[in-house]
Amino acid sequence: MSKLILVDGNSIAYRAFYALPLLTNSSGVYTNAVYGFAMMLMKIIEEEKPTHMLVAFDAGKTTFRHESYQEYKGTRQKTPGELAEQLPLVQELLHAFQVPTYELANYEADDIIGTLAKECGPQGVETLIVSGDKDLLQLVDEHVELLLTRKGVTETERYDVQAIRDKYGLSPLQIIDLKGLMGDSSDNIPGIPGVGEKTALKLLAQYPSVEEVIAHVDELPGKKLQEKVREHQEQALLSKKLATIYTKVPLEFGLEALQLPERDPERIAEFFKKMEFKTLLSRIGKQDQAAGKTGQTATSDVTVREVTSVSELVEAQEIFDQDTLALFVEATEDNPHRAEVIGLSVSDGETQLYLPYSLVEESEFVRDWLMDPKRHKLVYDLKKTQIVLANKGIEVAGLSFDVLLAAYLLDPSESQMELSDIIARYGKEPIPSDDEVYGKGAKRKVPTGEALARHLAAKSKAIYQVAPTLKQELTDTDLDELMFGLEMPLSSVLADMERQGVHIDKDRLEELGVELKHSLDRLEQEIYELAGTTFNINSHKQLGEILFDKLGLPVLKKTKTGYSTSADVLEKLAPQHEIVEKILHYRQVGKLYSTYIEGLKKEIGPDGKIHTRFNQTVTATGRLSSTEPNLQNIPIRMEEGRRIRQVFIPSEPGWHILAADYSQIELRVLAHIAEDEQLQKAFKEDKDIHTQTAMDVFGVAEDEVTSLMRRQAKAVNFGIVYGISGFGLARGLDIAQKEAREFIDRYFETYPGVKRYMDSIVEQARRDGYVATLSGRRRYLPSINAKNFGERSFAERTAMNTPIQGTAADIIKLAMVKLARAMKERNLASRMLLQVHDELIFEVPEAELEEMKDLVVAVMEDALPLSVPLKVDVNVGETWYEAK
DNA sequence: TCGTTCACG
DNA sequence: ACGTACGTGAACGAC
Repeated sequence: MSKLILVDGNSIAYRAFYALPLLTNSSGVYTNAVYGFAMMLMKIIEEEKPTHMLVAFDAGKTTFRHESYQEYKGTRQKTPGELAEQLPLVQELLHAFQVPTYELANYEADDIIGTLAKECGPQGVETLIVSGDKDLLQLVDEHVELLLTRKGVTETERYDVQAIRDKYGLSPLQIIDLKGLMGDSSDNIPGIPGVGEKTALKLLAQYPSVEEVIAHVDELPGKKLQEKVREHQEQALLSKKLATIYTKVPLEFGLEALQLPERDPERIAEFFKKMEFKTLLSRIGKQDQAAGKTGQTATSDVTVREVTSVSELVEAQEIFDQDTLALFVEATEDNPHRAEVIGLSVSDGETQLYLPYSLVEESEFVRDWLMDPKRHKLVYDLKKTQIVLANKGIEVAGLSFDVLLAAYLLDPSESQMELSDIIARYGKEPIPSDDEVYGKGAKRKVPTGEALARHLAAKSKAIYQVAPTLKQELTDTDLDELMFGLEMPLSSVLADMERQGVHIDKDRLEELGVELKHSLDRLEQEIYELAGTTFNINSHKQLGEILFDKLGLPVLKKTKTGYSTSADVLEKLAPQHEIVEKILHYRQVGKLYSTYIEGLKKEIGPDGKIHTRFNQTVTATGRLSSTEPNLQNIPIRMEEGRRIRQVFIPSEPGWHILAADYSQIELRVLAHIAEDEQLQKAFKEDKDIHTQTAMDVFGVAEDEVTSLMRRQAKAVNFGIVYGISGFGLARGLDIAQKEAREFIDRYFETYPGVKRYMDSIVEQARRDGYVATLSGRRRYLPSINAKNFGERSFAERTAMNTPIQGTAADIIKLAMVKLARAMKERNLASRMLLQVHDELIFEVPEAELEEMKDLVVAVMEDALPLSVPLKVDVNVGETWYEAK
């Protein structure tokens, strides 16, 4: 059967352009739109396997629509030059893929697509339209579906008739009426002023078309609305006409002309090479080889010498004479605390050696080389390398560059951090990914012999080749200090913390588990009784049916998949039925039991300790994250959960847990970078900041601040740090949006410096494409100029929040590095165990308690001097629970 | 594998 | 009128 794909070329090019940062290739040609277009094209062809295809473009400036409405698309900004110059390249791309393209004077791409869709559908051709423009929803019917780009280029949403009905409650053709009523600012279609999507949908639910709405104008709710409709009815009808896609374009070709020939990889490769699209190039190669049944990225040009005996090693050992080698240590699993070392490879860029670990054990020479600080090693994942070797008694030294950390600093938003991805991103010769070689999930199996040696050799060679590029990039973007002065030393500190681990009181954990289990069983029975039936309380679906269908409670909020049963909804429903409170409590206890009791139990090692992993290359802001288990979200807010902290105890008898936390670090950072005198004053005088904000915002004296006022001021302070919005604050405080906006206005009047900062940081993000922390850590914000409101607003809030959250992260990281050094210098036995974003946890022998308290406070407070003081509180106890 | 919920800062 | 609070990870059910 035939399958036709129709692509709205301009729309996809626009999407690609705004979704990706302004890339250029080495000759200075902008390529981001072409790149995005290519990604989308490859994905569509791969996933949909069309037999026929056409990419339609808009031709020229005017269309037949301008005859009836001259201002059509009048507000649209001119295509930016950086995009315009890429459009011919997009054409070239399509030629390389041998995909037909078409444009016709006087018509838009929509019209061409519409005509073909309506013509081919009835012939039994399955048709899929690809666009970023919701207007095309009107073309959907039983033969035609629409793939709408959502975020980026490759994230899409698929619409058929039912999906449109589910989302809008409209038939595809009513999309035109929707636009007639609400207009479309991007096309300068007026609609009826004051009518937006919400009102329009409400109207269409009752009167199915613009004409019907006009005919029943007297029955519409609200005098104002009636007036508006009467006054602008002509305009609404015109808008509808403009929004209607013309499906009778005189085309001189039929379906046959759109047949997709078998693709020509060489032609495509040639184009990608010219554009310098290394990743895509390797993907083409991969697919072709897959067809040729090897299924793997080629590594044929890597030469590797597999060394299996000491005598062979002696022959090969001269490579170790060099100052700098790349080193890759392979382990049996991701988690270094449970992993065994398999073997290692080294590379000088030309020669690669592979040594199985058994040989490393035998060879004192290699162990000495590993521990020699003067022998520089370039690695991927310094922390893991250090941990797996340390577990073998090898204190590796001379790790002088980490490719993983470098790639993270250069773009912390990038989620693909595997070595093969980094290599591809920086245009080096591709290597296979671990998944390709080892297999995925349950099928993962590390090969032996030749295949393993080759893969590891490819990795160390890749490290050797990409390291200089990354180093240069770090220097060029002023990130080198952050790399060598902060993240690399921190990696070692984290390695020690992880290896040290936290001791767990198993008996107490067991005890708490039994207690919670009883509580859970009791609640379960009570809920079944109140519901009159048994069901799975953990299933949102079943719970929703009980609450809203069976018990008839009002539906306050819905999710994509059904009723929302989240805590904030349930709290509102609690007064209406006693079951609700039980469910809330059941959820709370259930969470404690499964995540914290059972979850932690699973992670206790043979040494009675938990060794979390602090991930240094995950967050976009520079914070750490913690996994297996996550020890950064152990309960504290509710007493019932807080008791979990009783199981975290010192690993030596007579020692203590010491916890030190920064007080209000983010607001202090804000006071500093915003240079707001009023806010700085509050901190210099060490005021309770939420009370102070309440006094300033409400204009009352300290003793007049009510607890409500303080609570609201606190929420405003939170909101400010998150990148304030009226809606967000309204939700946080459960008040009207208007009221929330007034709070914000008053806040900005009180702290004008903060207002100036918020404006200027967004402005700066628009100009530079990124924001930075106080130490220069960057985060790129490509959607800051997006057309889509939601996407753009998100980027704006991120621009406001990231320098604050990120600077706080810089500060505590710096404190950790300095503290680790100071503790070593003073020969202290105390150990740093955990970091939880604004606090550090230690275990400390009795004799060191006083010294440690002073030292920790001093180093943390002075880690990075600001224009306001940093304040650190310390607490000591026999468990983490008591150190509060 | 995705969506929802909820634990933390 | 638009549609969100910032940053994470784990468990669970549904598909």
